[in-house]
Amino acid sequence: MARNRELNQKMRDERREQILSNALILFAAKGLSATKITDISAASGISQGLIYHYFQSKEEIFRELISSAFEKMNTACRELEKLPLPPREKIILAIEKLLEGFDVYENTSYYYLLILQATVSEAVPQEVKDIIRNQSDFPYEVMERILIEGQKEGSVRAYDARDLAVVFWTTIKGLGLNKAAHGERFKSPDPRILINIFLKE
Amino acid sequence: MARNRELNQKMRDERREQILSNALILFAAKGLSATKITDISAASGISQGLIYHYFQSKEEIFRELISSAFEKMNTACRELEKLPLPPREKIILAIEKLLEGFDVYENTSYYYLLILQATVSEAVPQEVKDIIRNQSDFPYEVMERILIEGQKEGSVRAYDARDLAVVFWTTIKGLGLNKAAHGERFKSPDPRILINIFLKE
DNA sequence: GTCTATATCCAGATAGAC
DNA sequence: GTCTATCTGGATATAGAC
Repeated sequence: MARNRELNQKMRDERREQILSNALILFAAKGLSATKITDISAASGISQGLIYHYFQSKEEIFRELISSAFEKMNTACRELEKLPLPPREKIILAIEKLLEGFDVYENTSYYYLLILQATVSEAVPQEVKDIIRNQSDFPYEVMERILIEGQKEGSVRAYDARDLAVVFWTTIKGLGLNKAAHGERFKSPDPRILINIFLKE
Repeated sequence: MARNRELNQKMRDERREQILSNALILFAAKGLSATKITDISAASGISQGLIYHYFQSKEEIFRELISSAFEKMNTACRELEKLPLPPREKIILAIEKLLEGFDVYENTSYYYLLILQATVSEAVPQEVKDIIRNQSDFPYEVMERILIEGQKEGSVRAYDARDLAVVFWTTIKGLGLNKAAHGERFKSPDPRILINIFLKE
């Protein structure tokens, strides 16, 4: 009996994941309001009504995706900061991994697009805005700290660290968007171009 | 009689402009599909039905805004390229003017957001997609040509010029988005950070 | 030119059969 | 768990009065 309940729960979770992953691509491409429940159900190969056995509303699906996007990003930042490496190496590693991510994991660029849509759009539920407000500064803070450390170390250029952190993330986000928008045609730029923005030669 | 017709036409055009400028802000913030005709009419202080005396549909408003956004951007690029300046100076000028634009003209960042929404979204009419496909490469091409000239001149770093052009525009677009998303809190970074990406010291 | 009222459509969510 | 049928609300666009 308990076995059965566990198995059911597992199947339920898997189905939820499947719906979420289809919804991610749709939300990223069309935004929250232009994505219909029928789009999501069709992409998942199930009837429209069945969606509501797994989620309470379209907004709930959106909210879960946004939460997990920030969770992934902020976890990665936390781990980067804790690595036992000098700031200079952290910056190089971050840029290389982020650029690599665009090519290797297809979902990555969709997440960038999703977060962007949600950050920018006024047409998202309040709870989602709250998640964004609470979580979106963290990557900037981490990068600013690393850059300041790097300036003490002497490896990072002597511009305002906050400015450098802003340039760091806007460039990464911009590239993620480019990839999402142009798909096949997109080619990551030479990482040395980006590394050179922050590090002295 | 002709006087009257001219005057009427002028008033009509002015009203259209006023509707367009309100719609720009709404579309940029919420996207095409989440922006309701009533949002636009309310922002313009007129009844919902009256919108249809000036435009055939919500999509037509969107299309006009996209057209004029690309027109402005591509005209600016064409003029930049024609300036009687060495490549090095063109790059510095472009970065300074683009960053300045964020602070001086409020509308600029909304246009970036609008173009981004339209480029990325599958939920836009076919005609809009066609405009985007035909117009969106031009700024990249211009910048690539300027960068190549600069490499011949010896002032521009020796990375792949296409990569540099991509980094140029993704960084600018990213900053435009930041400004649009964070409004008040946004502060343009030191232009020298960006100039240094492209030019040798 | 401008408004109010309304026809029409479409999407989110629910109910109930299997 | 899954589907089909349906309720309900809201948004586009039109019609018609002023």
